[in-house]
Amino acid sequence: MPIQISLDRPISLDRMVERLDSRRPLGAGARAALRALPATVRTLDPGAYMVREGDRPVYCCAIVSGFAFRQRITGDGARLILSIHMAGEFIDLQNVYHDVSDHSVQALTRTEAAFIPREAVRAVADVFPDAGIAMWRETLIDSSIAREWAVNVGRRGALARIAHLLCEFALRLETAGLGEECDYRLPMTQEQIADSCGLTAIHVNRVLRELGRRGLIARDKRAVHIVDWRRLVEVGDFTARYLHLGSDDAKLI
Amino acid sequence: MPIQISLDRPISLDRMVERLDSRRPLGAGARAALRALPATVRTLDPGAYMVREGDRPVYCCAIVSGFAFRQRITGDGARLILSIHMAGEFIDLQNVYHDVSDHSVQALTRTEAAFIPREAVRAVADVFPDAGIAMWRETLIDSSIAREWAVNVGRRGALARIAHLLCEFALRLETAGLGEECDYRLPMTQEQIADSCGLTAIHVNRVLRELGRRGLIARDKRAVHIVDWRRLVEVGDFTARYLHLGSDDAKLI
DNA sequence: CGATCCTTTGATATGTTTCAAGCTTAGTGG
DNA sequence: CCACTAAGCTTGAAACATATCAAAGGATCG
Repeated sequence: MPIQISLDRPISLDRMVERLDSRRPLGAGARAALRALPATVRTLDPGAYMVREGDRPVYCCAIVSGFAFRQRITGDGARLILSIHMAGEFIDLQNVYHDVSDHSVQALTRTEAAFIPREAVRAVADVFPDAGIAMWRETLIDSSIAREWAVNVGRRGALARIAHLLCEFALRLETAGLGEECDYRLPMTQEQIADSCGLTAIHVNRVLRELGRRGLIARDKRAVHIVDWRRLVEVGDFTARYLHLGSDDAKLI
Repeated sequence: MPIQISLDRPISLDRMVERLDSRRPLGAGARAALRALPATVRTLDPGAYMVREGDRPVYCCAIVSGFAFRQRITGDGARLILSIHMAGEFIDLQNVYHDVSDHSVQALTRTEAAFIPREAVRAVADVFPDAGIAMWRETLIDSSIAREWAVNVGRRGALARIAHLLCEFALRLETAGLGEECDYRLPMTQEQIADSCGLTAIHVNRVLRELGRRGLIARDKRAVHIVDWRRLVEVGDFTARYLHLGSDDAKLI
């Protein structure tokens, strides 16, 4: 019944389906149903909203290319960025079941996003338990990352917070096959890094410089080169466990 | 096939089943299967572990009475408490699908906990999609709370953080039918409050006093009386949306 | 009724923010 | 292709919130 619609160009959800399959092996029915989900692809400029806090969500989003971030704004206007998302990730599965979205998601870079009616996603989850469970696992990992970020922001110093962010981004990029672990472009302004770490942009600037001075990283504009991965991991108190990458959980301690 | 086992005394999972049903209406099959889950009830002293970070989880836990908390420890020994849980809540559903637990859960007070083999929970989720989805929703709300705590710790001042904690606890207690919104016992030491808010115990002490001085709360030992709910909500920048209590989401703005 | 854990208080230290301003880069229109 | 503009980055000095150190007073529980 669902027909694939595409505004800009035909799009395949293969990458997302593979990702779900890695969380929980999918049966043929589930795979087919997921592939057949009706997706509207839109190209978004940086800052464009995919979901807005307070919305009654109608669509569920997946990133085809580019980067996105979640955020919440406090009563007095401060922002916290809650996570970064990259190509191949569903960023919105929680809104399949929430009636009102409790945070916003915005494009970080120019981003192609697939908008899928949430009722269609719900239908797949209802009919194919394995698909539902794969999506569940995906949201569980999101949740684990959120907790790690809370720890980062709540109990680590500024240097560690930023080192941790750099490590997480490096590893996720590499795992997703989207870049080199030790040489990548961090698509964030220093202000966005600040809002991810509960700091100010000014302090982020000083800390980045300090990380450079200590020989842990080298930067050129937004390009990050990790010079000393071991020490960066140490300074950032980074462990990969919370990412639940599967494999051995112990790739790097 | 599952038989109910009980170490201390027979226990019913009714409260948990009702909670899941409120997330997603359960069919007769799902209800029966959930009720029939094999549960071992154990009474835990404060501080006793239900799950330990790094464990390969075998059981999934639900709280029958008392309180529990999640926590993570950083590399240099600092602790962040990630959430508080109360009677009727499953605290461990994420471990049904994670192979290694990424954080610990401990009893906060003397607590009766039901230990259910995770394979049994998994089986119910596999066979009864509505049960699986109800559990999924439960973990989604957990995740939403984790994000709110990250915001609390990352972008609010000490006064707001603690006020926010007091509001959340009040509202959840009341909603769960476990206490009065404006008059309850907060089962935490000041050090535990500190670790929930990313502060030191000493500063928590001063802030609690300040909240009293401003006429927002009154305390007697660990009993909390909320004198001015409106202003406490305002100071704590508290909105209930992230709790996804259903109803209207707007009970208090 | 002693011991331990928790709370309270004061003084000082520190990491991070705030304010202020100059500089660089990328984008835009003439 | 240049001039202009806006956004982002960098730097310094001062202010502030919270942490740390130190120690005493209460509560709770064998």
